[in-house]
Amino acid sequence: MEQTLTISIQDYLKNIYELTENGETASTNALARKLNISAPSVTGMVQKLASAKPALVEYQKHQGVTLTKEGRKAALEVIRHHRLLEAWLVQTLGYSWDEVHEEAERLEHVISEGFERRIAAAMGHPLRDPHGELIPTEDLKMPLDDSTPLSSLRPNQTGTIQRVKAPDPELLRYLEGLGLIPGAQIEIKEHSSFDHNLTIKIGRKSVVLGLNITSKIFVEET
Amino acid sequence: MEQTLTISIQDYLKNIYELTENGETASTNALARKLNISAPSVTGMVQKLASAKPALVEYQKHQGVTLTKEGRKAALEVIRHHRLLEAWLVQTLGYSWDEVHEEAERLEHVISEGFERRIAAAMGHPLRDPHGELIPTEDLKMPLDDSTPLSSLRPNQTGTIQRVKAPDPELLRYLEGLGLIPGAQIEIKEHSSFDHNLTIKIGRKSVVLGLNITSKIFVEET
DNA sequence: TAAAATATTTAGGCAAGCCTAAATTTGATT
DNA sequence: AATCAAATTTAGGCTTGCCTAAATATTTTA
Repeated sequence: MEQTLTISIQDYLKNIYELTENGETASTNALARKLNISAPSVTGMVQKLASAKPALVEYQKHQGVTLTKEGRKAALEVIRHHRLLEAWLVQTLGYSWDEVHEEAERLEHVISEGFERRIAAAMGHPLRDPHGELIPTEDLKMPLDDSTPLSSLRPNQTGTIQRVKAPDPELLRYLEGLGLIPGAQIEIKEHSSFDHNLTIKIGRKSVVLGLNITSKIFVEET
Repeated sequence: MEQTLTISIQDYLKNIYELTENGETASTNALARKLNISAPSVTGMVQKLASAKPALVEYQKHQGVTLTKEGRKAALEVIRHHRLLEAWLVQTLGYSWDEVHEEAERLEHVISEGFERRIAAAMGHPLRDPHGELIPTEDLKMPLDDSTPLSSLRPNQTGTIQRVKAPDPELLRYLEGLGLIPGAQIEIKEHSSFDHNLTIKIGRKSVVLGLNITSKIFVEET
């Protein structure tokens, strides 16, 4: 049961998890794009994961994949590693939130359970990573997330930024420059139903943000 | 010039470095044993490394291998990673000296130069790892080591333990239990020229150690 | 120095994971 | 419902890094 999965397989599972978080199934193409791998390669690997024992994914030709219980456990393990590592890199080595993703991406596959336990304990078992993403618990359950996309708010609504779902370092630096980081209080000033732009008040300033950004920032309404 | 070497190649180079530290060449068999890989596989990889551009090893059929300048740089980079990581794991995460090797063995291949720089700086640029092994400098030079094997000392000689060259956790725990760790003062009481046993005074106690152990402990005579 | 033992290399194969090109299935369009 | 486009799968191939069996070179020993 406790076989060690290859780095490649860990990456597939993690990315399938992310694509299926909202209950959808993950299409071959979407997975291929996300993993930066050709579609035929993805088909091949997915077939392999489906016929592994125990199966790690559920798969029907032309219908996309979802994770089995085992696959989800494995995915959550990788995600827990990733997010704990990001938190740890920021807290103990002075990384900034736009630098951690790449490093964690490589380390997540090679740290031991002992390492995981030690950094979790050293940080006092944090609940979120530096982007505000929830960290799967030690027994590999994903905590419930009650935040909503900033894009769904309308004028006069106010909220607190919970998390920013964006791996792109440049975007992260831009957002940090604006103060759009977890914990920040914001208020919606204007909404354009044509281009989906939102005008946000953050601190003393106002910014206009496109859907590309507002769909990646998740807030808790206040 | 700054190509990324595969983990496998990094392991070959590191192990060739260790086998050739004293000026010898590394035989195919010795390398195979050390890497836990079959001899034919080693021959194949060594041929590949020799014909890489730039060549990473010097190789003549049936004559073993040595590192080229480029190969040595790459090896020292891996070794620097390994030893810095060991020190880091002990100093910041509470690992004991018998636990660090395995973890560092996997992490050494995936940390970035930024990670290396940060942990080195955070520890104040340590010179030695927890086993007393010298850490290659940032510009990838191996500091001179002036220690001699404990096995070469004779009765009435005294010394300070500098380093313990042993990856075996069980042996390390045994030695730690005896107080035989870097910094410890010892005195030679007896020597048997038949079985090469040495009787050592460490603290208030005396221990008899075989060549298997005394050849792995390096001291500075005082 | 010839035979035996040991070390090393060559030959041939395999699994993992990727690729491209071509075939097929699905879904959208008319 | 026929056609076209898009998504997906099948077929076939490649590289990396490992393996075993057999051949060859070197070293040791008698």
